[in-house]
Amino acid sequence: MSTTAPSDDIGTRLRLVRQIYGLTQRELARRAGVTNGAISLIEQNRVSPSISSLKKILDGIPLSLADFFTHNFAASDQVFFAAAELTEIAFGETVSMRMVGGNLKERALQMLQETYQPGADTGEEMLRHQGEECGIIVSGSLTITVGAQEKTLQPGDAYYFRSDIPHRFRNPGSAPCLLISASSPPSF
Amino acid sequence: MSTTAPSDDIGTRLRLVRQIYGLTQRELARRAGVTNGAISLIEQNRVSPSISSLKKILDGIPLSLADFFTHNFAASDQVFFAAAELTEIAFGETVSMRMVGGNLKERALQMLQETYQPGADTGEEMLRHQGEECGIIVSGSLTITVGAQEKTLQPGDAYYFRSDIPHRFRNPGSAPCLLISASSPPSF
DNA sequence: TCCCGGCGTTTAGAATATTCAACATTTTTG
DNA sequence: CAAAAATGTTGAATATTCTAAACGCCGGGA
Repeated sequence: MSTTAPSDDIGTRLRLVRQIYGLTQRELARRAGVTNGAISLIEQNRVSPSISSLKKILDGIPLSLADFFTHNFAASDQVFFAAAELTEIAFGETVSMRMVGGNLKERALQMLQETYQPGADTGEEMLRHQGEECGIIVSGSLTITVGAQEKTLQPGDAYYFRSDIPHRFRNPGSAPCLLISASSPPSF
Repeated sequence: MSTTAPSDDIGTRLRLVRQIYGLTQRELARRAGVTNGAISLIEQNRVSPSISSLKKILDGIPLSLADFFTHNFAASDQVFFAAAELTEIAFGETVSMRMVGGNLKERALQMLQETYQPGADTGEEMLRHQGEECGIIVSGSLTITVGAQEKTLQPGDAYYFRSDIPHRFRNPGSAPCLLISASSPPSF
């Protein structure tokens, strides 16, 4: 039991959340069934809202009280990443990955652009870790083994499995294979 | 972004937390700098407290707003396990284990063997630290106080609680007490 | 340019939360 | 058992929040 307490500055916090969701005070007030004035006062920290009011307001976003107090919204303010900003990771000569948002904290999700050179193989001893992962083949082809199942995927094909099922990726073709994958929680 | 929202019943929730921590309305009010009447009204859901009031009250426990809204306190209310309640686990013919709180989530513990001589007492000022701990009495007996709950455990009995709830161990008997305990994260 | 619409802010009054003090009940103690 | 202490609840007075309606500001068309 030790969730790091975010700022006690409820007003700034609410304003930030509201703006992240692209809402005006009036629009949020309308959805929440409160007045825009109330939201204004709260965001200026001129009043400390009642739980019932705050809940009504968050319902209009919508966002739970738990999420409101738990999440670090300031940390998720970078939405767009230029290709050059992706973090480059290499595994040997044949496998490389480019990670989205490698600098962000408290990620619940990880997205990778993966490249498998011809002959690349994550190995006989199958990978296993917590979470789930999925992906779509962009170009080339890739043979994926998940538990007892094995299939060679072509561009446009996709996969989705629980990461604790042993899995293995191989490129049997003569061209590089490019795929986009996502996993939760991040494995590194 | 989807922490499961605990009950919106703030009053019941506050009362439960307060009682888990072994505090009276008046004692909590004194620590928090509010009146006992206010806490009474909040716990009956006759008013919806302001964030500032709720924060002051939780500071008196202490507990962060994030933890208050995030954690499921009802789920961790089983503190004592009778010997017969321990989960029996067998590995083949030769290895078996008896697991404490096998139904609880997020366990990450390290075990210790502790000996309490007759009269031993961790003291009136109750211990509080991060993490969780559990243990099984091997021989002798031990009186354990956790928040508002107190029980004298006999060999085979066990305990499991969050370490930030004030706790105290005493050996009131005439024989040494031996127990196997585990804590997380390691405190030394 | 002037007007219009939307934005966040402000103010007075209605609604709600909190305090203070007393009450009824239970628990402790001699 | 009675007295005393402690607990949670309640009513009247006070303090705070919320609403409703206005304000000032800014940007985008006629």
